[in-house]
Amino acid sequence: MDTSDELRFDPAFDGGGASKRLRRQLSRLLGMTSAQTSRVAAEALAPLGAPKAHFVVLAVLDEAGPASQAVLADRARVYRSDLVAVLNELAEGGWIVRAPDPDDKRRNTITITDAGRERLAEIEAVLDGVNDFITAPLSEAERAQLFSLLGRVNAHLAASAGGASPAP
Amino acid sequence: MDTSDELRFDPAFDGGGASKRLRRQLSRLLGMTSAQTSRVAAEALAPLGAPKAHFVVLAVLDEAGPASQAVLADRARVYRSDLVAVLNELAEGGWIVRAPDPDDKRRNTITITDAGRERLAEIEAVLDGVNDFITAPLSEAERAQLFSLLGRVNAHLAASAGGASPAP
DNA sequence: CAGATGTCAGTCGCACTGAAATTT
DNA sequence: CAAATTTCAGTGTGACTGACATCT
Repeated sequence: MDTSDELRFDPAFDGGGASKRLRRQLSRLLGMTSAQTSRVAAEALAPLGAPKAHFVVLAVLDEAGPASQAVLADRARVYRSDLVAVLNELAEGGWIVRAPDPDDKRRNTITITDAGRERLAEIEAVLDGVNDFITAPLSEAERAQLFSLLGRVNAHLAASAGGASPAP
Repeated sequence: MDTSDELRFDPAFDGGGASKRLRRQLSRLLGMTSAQTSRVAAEALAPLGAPKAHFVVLAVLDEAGPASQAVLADRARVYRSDLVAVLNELAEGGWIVRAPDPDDKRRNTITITDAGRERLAEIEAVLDGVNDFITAPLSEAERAQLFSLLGRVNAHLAASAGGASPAP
């Protein structure tokens, strides 16, 4: 089968009882805020020459340790096919090492280097600033609230979706 | 000048005092949730043959009334150049009418039709379902919370940005 | 052999730029 | 003439698909 059951929205799904007006607005809010935040983030990262994928991959490598490209693609939610180019760039910068797995010759084992960890810190510093910028109108308690709510929504979506990076 | 002062993130910006850990996570959460929600929405709208822009433009027409393309582009945050194609499609479906403005022959006046309002209702019904799906793990109070927080963030971002659809 | 893995080539939608032509 | 409006013709990036060679 193809990947058709990934993140598929079930039209028969009936959620709680929020007013139609609220739900309608929420839809647009999510969309608009989505677009703006990712644009701001991409823009802030641009001077570093670091696309979003660099950050996600480095972060996942730092947190979950070395992995094969397939596992990495799942964790970082990047397509396997696209991960190739990302890893090429990261390797060129000396931020990761791509070594053939001795146990299974199909696999490459990807490891983050010390330089990679420095690079990650550099990127994270920028993103911290982005977040401060984005959440400027919120108190710290409210940021925590937003964080918690988004976290639950995201976990739910991630669970409903198949793993990312299906690429047969 | 070009549009370089739009949505520009100021690196010198120093926000409140959220812990670095929280801010770092928030950045990824926003990104991931962004990606997933817009994907789910686009996917749910696909069967209708309605790209996101159709919804935004129809909604803005319904809420704020008839307008020129330039005004419409600003309100809907779509580029003027891209709006042309969107309006062609909407006109083809009979959902809007594009009539030359008698007072200023440079302008077209765009008006939503009754069929357009029906189309909008159709799209909104789908998006209501999407929102229920997305916010499934949240109580109604929490949805309202999320709505409020996102609204404030979005208003702040919109204010920091210049108007959309700059297209010189 | 089926199945997993890494890779390449290419499609598609979307945000965005630049430059016309027309009218004010 | 400068400025505003609509339009067309592009670019660039990111999400995504499909097929292929290699290996288990």
